[in-house]
Amino acid sequence: MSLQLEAATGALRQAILDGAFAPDERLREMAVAETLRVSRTLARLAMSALEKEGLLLREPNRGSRVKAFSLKEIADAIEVRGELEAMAVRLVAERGLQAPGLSRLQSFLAEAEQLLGQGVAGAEARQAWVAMNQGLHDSLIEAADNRAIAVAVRQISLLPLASASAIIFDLFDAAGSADQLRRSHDDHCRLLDAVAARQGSRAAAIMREHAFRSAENRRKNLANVSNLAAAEGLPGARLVRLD
Amino acid sequence: MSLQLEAATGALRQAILDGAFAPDERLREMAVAETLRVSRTLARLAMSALEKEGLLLREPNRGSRVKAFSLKEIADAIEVRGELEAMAVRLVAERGLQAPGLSRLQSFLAEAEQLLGQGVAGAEARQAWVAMNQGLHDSLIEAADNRAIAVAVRQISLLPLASASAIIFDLFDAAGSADQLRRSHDDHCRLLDAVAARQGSRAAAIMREHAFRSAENRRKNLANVSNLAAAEGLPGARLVRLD
DNA sequence: GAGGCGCAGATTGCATGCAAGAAACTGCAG
DNA sequence: CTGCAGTTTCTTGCATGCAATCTGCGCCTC
Repeated sequence: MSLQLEAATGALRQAILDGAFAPDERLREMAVAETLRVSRTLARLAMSALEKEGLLLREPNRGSRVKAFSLKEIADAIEVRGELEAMAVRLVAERGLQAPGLSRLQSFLAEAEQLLGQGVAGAEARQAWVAMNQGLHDSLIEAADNRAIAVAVRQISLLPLASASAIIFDLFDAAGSADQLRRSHDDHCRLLDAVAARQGSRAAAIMREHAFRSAENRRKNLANVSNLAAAEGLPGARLVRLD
Repeated sequence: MSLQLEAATGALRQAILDGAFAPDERLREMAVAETLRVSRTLARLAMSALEKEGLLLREPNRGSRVKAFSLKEIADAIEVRGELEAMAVRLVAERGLQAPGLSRLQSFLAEAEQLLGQGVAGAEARQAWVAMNQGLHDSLIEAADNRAIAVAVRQISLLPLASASAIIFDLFDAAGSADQLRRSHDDHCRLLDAVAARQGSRAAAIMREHAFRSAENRRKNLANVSNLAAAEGLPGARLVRLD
């Protein structure tokens, strides 16, 4: 993808996630081109890219529509990501990880503890937590050294609210979020413990449950949040169909 | 995708899998357009599609190259597909399957037994076996009713020699193939037995091992076959790098 | 003789134009 | 007033053309 195309695709993706187009809304090339201030060709190519990412549905000779996601689809996607990550940590644990790799992973735990100590209050701390979480998950995938897993996880993470960084969503429920974060951190600790001890099956089980809880939280928080706080600009929320 | 584009993409994919272009070979739009007898635009779009499928690598301003696949990548992809299928059968088993769905699956077993009885000799019987195998695997995925799994499996199955129908590859080793087929059939039987008994964990374990053996066979047969019989037109073999 | 520079050919990236197909409108008949 | 057919308008799908970029080669310099 060339630079211009990449920019256009990114802008369109952002616009869709931000809810600039309603779910099921038909998207005309011209309208997109004018919104993005690009030519019809670039708009067309960007739409084609987002179609392959799963954000748009294309009907031959009739252009594209914005895909609406059900709660089930989102929860399913998170569980599948969890299963893939479980496989990844199993592979890492079974193969064994040298000290440098392990300490790199553990540095994420240290940062998490620091953030927890400060209470994870405020938007900045939340962002830091999200980055920490994403970094840890990415590093585990990378350590697994399995391209098929990496590709599949990246694909799933393109869906709204299905990526590891979508925990931002769950951090707005201030009441439960402290508990959720501690619980999540505990999972991460035991995960790395299992990896270090080369307990592949245990590591996989922890990861699977980690994802399962994440899917549950996402589902629950979405059902609560999406009508009231979606307007606040939580990315992707407007694509969710609550039925 | 429009009709013409789909045709062009299919033709190019076939050409690549058939080895019309060598791995790492640079692919010029003009050359592709002339080969496919289409305009440069369609060639370009088809290349872009295959890039997203993973058959081509694109470098900005420098066009595309045919991707070369290592034995590890192929074996990894099969194992990941197996893990996803394991999750699928676990879900099916845990949720339980009504009689009609179950008997639909079992009809594949009946066909397999018929084919085994005839010895699975000849190209036609092999094709029938491949179709049976693919049908069974597809039906299990479908029964899981999980879009994320279906999408991920479809994506992986686009890679050469990673799909369920790539067992065609293993059927050319006449000596071992009878045993392999019986063993595979036995897996399928126990798989459906576990599903019927709602033994999710058992079903998943069987599927995982089924895939693991499949990955091993593929790896072994490829290492043997690809230099001698690749020329015979086994699709995708020419994309494999043996080092 | 080796290495850097610049120019010409080749190749990609993007814009515009045109034709085929779908949607919408109008007019008419029932 | 409603349903339907013909026509018009709009939208997409594809081809072609042009500009920007890259590649390879020859030349010059050191």
